[in-house]
Amino acid sequence: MTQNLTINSALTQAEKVCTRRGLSLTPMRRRVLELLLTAGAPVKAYDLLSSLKPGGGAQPPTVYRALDFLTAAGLAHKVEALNAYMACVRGDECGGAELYICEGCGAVTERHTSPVPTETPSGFQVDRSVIEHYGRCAQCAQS
Amino acid sequence: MTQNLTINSALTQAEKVCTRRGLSLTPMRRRVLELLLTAGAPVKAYDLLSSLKPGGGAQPPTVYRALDFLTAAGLAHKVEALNAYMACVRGDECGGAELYICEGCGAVTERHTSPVPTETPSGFQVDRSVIEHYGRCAQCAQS
DNA sequence: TTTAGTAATGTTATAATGTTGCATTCGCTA
DNA sequence: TAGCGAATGCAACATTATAACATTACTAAA
Ligand SMILES: [Zn+2]
Ligand SMILES: [Zn+2]
Ligand SMILES: [Zn+2]
Ligand SMILES: [Zn+2]
Repeated sequence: MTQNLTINSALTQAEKVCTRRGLSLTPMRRRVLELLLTAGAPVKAYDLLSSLKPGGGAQPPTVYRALDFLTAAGLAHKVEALNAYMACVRGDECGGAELYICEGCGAVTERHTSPVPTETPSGFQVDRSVIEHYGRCAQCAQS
Repeated sequence: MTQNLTINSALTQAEKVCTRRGLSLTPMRRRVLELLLTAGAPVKAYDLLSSLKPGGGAQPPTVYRALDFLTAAGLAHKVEALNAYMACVRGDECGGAELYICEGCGAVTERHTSPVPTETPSGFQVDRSVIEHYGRCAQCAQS
């Protein structure tokens, strides 16, 4: 229940973010975001697809388009080394994330980074950064 | 010629590294590494495959196995967000790389990072990190 | 020298991930 | 109401990666 509450509030927040920016969180996009929020962990595109099937057989482009929208809007992130997607813990103004991914239990901790990496090679201008740390969380490290 | 010299010396260095560690840089692995060094930029697995075809039709597992070996040995890196592979600029003891990838010209600058990221979330133990910065190099930024 | 064991590669097929191109729908506006 | 643009449906396809099993090559006992 607590979980549902946070998911609902995250969805409400996402609506607001989109409205403010002139984007539209359509039913399909909202549904995909809800699936990501419910999972609370990275999900593969084709797993999302399976979850969408029951209520109308969705095709790959459907889910990939929703994911493109969500990631572009900063509402979700792609975990590059896993080919998976997760809801952004922050509903708004996510300027770049640093992910700590536990290979024991699959839990992901997201930290928000300053968009400016310190000391770039001479003159390189960074648009976006992929920062993913793989290892073991405190609990899994004990085993 | 200068380029060939550096490639040859990199291959020689790679041999040494493998020998010292009890690994064997077989002809196939060496050939794939040579292709990566020659390209001097990230290369896709199936492009490597095409390059290998002429002298005997190689199949996907062949090149993926070689890439697995090279990346495990620290002689190459996978660029996760591009699904591509590149030779490590360092022939030895590469404890983790930070990549600056220009989306204008495709050039990649590799910086070697200290294996320990500062201030991890409580108790998280990092095994390996994926750090890729996308943007424009000094030259391409001017356009 | 045979025999067994291991690492590497070959071979075939298939799985997993992602995209293109075009048709359709829907809400808005001239 | 006719036209426009954004979003989705849909079919086919392209790309990336792996599974499973056979074969080879080299080594190390027996
Ligand atoms: Zn975020
Ligand atoms: Zn864990
Ligand atoms: Zn390196
Ligand atoms: Zn450039």
